[in-house]
Amino acid sequence: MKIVTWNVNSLRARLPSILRYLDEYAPDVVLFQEIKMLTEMFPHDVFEERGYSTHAFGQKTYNGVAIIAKGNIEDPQDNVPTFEDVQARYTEAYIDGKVKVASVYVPNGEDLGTEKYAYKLRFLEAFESHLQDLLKEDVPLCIGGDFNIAPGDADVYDPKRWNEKRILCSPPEREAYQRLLSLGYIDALDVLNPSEDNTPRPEIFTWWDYRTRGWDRGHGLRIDHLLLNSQGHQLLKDGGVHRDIRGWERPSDHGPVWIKLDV
DNA sequence: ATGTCTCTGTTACAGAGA
Repeated sequence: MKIVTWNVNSLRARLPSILRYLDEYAPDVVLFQEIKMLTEMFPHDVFEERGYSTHAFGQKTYNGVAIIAKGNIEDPQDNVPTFEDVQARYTEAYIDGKVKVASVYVPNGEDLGTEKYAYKLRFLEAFESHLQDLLKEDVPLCIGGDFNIAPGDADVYDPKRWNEKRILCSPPEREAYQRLLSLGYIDALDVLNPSEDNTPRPEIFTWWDYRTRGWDRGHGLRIDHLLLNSQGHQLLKDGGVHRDIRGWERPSDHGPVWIKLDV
């Protein structure tokens, strides 16, 4: 089973790329973020025509997450429980009763010290509590999404520039990320590509800023992740980032991150 | 490195968010 997480930065704008991606890479499950559309606007039919079942949790203009799967999407649940949020940032579901997947779009946080930064940290706190609850289930878990956190120096093209004073890299964000892992999850791409002495790993960067022409300059960060519980870890066979999609026409600023599970 | 892309509200751009 190939599982992909992909922040598409508007599913409507990206639909031609998404359909091409499905045709060329044939993923079994795709976890989308930033669909940027109302739930009722999700184009279920174009995915169903290609053999996918669907679940969307959207809102107007911003955010929004969705799941498509070759198997049956069962018992979908939207929102992080106990976290009051008007923004559509989380959904989870079982796939054929065999695995549970989640699609999360962690708040960006704008800049340190802002209200959006405080909201990001509150979101992560509630998310951590939920990930702990999920571990009670005896099922392989795959939590994928745009975490808007570069976990360490190996995950940025220039650690001197992307330092503790910058959003995506600040100690409170990185500590929150490590707490998620400490619950009992692995960062699949990190495990598959261990960093030698913290040197940057451009082959698994996932995001290149439009504004600084980051793709053209090779200025990327790794902020999209796939977390696995121990049952999921035992099934992990392979994984990577489909970076070439970032070079397609009208690309998202994020590339798809994929893993293969022996399911 | 205040730059680029996408959205909305309104119908050629400004403002928000990333």
